[in-house]
Amino acid sequence: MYGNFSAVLALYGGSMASPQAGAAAPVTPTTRFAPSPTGELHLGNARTALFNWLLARGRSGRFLLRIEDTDATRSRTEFATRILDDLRWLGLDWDGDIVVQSARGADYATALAKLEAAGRAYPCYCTPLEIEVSRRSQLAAGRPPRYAGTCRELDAQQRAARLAEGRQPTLRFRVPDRGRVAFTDLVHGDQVFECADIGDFVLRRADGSAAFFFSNVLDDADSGVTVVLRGEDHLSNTPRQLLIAEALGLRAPAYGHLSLITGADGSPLSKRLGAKTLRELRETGYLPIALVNHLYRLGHSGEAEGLQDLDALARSFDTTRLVRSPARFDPAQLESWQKAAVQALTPAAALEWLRPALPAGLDPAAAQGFVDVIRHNLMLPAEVAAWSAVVFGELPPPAPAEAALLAEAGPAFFGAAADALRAHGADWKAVTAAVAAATGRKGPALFKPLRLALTGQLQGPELAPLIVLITPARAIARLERLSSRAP
RNA sequence: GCUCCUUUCGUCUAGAGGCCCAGGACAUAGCCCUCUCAAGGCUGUAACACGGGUUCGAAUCCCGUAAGGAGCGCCA
Repeated sequence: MYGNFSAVLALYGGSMASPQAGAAAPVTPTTRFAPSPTGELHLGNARTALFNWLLARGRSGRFLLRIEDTDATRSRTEFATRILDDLRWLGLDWDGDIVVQSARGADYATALAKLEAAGRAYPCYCTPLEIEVSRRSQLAAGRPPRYAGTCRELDAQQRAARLAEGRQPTLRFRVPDRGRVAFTDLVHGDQVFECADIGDFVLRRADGSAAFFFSNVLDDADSGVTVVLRGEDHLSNTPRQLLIAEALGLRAPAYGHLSLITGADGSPLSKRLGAKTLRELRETGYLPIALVNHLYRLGHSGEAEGLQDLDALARSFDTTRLVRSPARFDPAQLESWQKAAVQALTPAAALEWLRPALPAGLDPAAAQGFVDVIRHNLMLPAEVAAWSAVVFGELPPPAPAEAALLAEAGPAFFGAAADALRAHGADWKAVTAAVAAATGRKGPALFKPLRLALTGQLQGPELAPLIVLITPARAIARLERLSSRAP
């Protein structure tokens, strides 16, 4: 069931765990999200976080957060802050204290020393340059670029000599020469890797800091993490982590490797292909619930129909419904969820959502009224500006096609409309009845020119509530301009 | 180069040998509703990468090929 259990079996020549594909995750799982603060959250990261959260929350488990900042040169606290903000914005909360790897040096040192004492790891004095040269020549010779084992069997004297040369050693894990590592991936089923295919890898860098493979495993074990859903790029490195866990006598979590999210052309998400960060999506006005619903269905086949809240998604989330193949990000799909999310907003929430895009100085009642009328025709706050102009500002001059339509209706029509508005005010039903009676027009022939004259557009929200917002006086002014009585 | 992962409508996916001449959602086309748009309802177009097997029968199992992706880092 747990990765290192079957790994141990395989290492010592035992039979593999029975090949039950799609092993179930523990009943009450402890999951985690462990970003490195070297950039902002994007769709892929966010989905990983979401899935781990969903799995934990759906089964009364725990969801932990860990900041993997072992790369001191690339990590920045401001990124960590933003990641936290993004998670909160999505609605993902975490249990307990956030573990920060840069504060765990002492624990790492202890475990590392244990591995070295047990002969499971050894100091390596090769320089980055030497490693690189070795890699290149192996690649050129058509061989896998693996650590050559130069420092594997050094005796004390040889080590002292290299130290004397001023070389700062790394600590490498001694991968067994033979045997294999087997585990059952939550998504991809049974996996088997030959130890011979795995080169000795670095556990501790020359500067003394712990490397990813190591700190990641140790932290998961120390935090009691039982299930890890992570990107598929980690799949073929999982054996290394299982080996470390086994050497340390730790229980490794069950791993599930999520297929990658790719761009529309199937290539990995890149900046060019619209790999928007969560912050960008948030700032353009995407609603978190829209994002969450879209992400839920990228790489997971949902029972859930329609827009669901996080709790409902958590109840239906199931690791056995995780999809193996990569998913392409389709903006149209996100937009569809965004529209649904906008429709589902309460009036107060809609006001809150649109507030940054509203004209300054509106009193609360006017703002709410405006939002109530236009919100069903919007997908993003940026679209508010056009309606602000219609309701509070000046109409742009009509385009040729629109001008033609206005000319077709004729000055007399707009004169009659202005009269009707003067007589009936904002009672739109009475106004249109009067215009119909005066001009003989009805249906589209009546409404199209009116809508165009009043809003400058051929489509939009219902005119009845719109006319209240525009106010009869301003509406009359717009009509007068088109009537024969215009000055 | 070696190892690993993946391949069903344009997109997300259902499908674990007969229930599938392949279902749903988004997108798209048309119709209804409607002054318009949005929303809603109805209908349509559209897919099992390719080639071999196994089987009475394969989208589903096996082998191969092709294509895409990942890993082999003192990056995570």
